[in-house]
Amino acid sequence: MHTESILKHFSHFIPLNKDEEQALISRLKERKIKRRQFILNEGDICKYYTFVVEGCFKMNKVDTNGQEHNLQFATEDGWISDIGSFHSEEPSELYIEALEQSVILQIAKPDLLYLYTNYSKFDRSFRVLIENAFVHLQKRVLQNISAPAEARYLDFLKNYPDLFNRISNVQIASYIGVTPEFLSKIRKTISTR
Amino acid sequence: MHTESILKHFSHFIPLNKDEEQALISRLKERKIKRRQFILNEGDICKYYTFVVEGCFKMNKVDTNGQEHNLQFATEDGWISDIGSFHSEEPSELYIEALEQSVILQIAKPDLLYLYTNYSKFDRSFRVLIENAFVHLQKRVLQNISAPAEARYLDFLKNYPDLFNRISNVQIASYIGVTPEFLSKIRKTISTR
DNA sequence: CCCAATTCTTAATCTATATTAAGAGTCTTT
DNA sequence: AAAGACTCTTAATATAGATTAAGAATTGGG
Repeated sequence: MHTESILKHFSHFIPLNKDEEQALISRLKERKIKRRQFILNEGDICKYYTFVVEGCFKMNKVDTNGQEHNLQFATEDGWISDIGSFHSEEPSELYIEALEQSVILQIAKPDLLYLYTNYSKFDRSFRVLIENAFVHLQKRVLQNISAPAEARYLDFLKNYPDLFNRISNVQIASYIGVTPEFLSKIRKTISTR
Repeated sequence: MHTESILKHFSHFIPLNKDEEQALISRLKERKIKRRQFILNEGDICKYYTFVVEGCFKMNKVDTNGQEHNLQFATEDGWISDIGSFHSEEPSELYIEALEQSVILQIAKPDLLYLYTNYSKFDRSFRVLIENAFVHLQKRVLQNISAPAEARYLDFLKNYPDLFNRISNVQIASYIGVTPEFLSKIRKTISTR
């Protein structure tokens, strides 16, 4: 199992001792996911926190017109899951789909609760994890309500320099909230300047 | 000190025992805040998590054109703080301002860290707290990138039925990301339908 | 209770972004 | 290598939302 990256990941927050490492590892399930395979479908209950060892995912919503809206990407060392559905155990409105062939580590809810209850360090690690994600998301909301599309695109390039030549512009457009056609226009304006 | 509401608030997540309650209460500072008074200014480091006992606050950013963009409101039993600045101890880009005369309870970072270290239940309570806030924020991002202004306004009314006749439309417009003039137009369209 | 400040609305004009459509370029799969 | 499916671009037209300006309504501080 590919556990090296996730252990390193946790040690960046609060180092785990051998006991805690073992408790974590023994509850992870490794899966190989093909490009275009879904690990969460609308209507499903999100049963796992997913850590990406290798590859790339998007989480999105499909609206009533069939249009996709990308909420989040995740690549190596990133987490992806519908936290709302995971905790409420209600059906998700979101999809999570692999954009590349990928390897993931998943932890199921009962296992995570076991870790929370028996090793309080995980309460802390996941608190810090979510705090960081929250701060990131808050910046995005601020941009969405205050900055025009070009600024949002430039910000995307700055925040995800590794992603922009790895995923299609269609995916980026859907993330920053514009049509692919308009993103194309933005890109032209930027390049001829 | 007005501690009843905050103790009730925590008991909704995970009940605290008397020892934990005492540890929390002894670290809270109560303040009375006047309408239009700021409890966080741009450039300041956010030193407190703030719990609202009574009253109403907004957290916003002022852009380079002097325009305000509301990121969050908080009323009774709500929390408000710039979590990013609080944790990084870097200057905030945000303001937090009272929209009404208010009473708040504040906990400073060293005190919160003390609680985290000595009573692991707080790690958990704040994890759950932030998880909820994260889920809420994620829904808002989704709306921002996918729904037009009218839908965002209707959603605001649904999510904050207590706020809509308590704060001005200028504040609401700034929250959903439109000008007050356009919000006025939206309101007319809705009412004549 | 009054004055000043703020808030809400309306309307005209302007701008950012969406929609539609079409064609060229680029991967995948066979 | 060909076929088909995506992807990116361009351009014309349409629409959502911004800006400016002005007047009416409401609110809050003294």
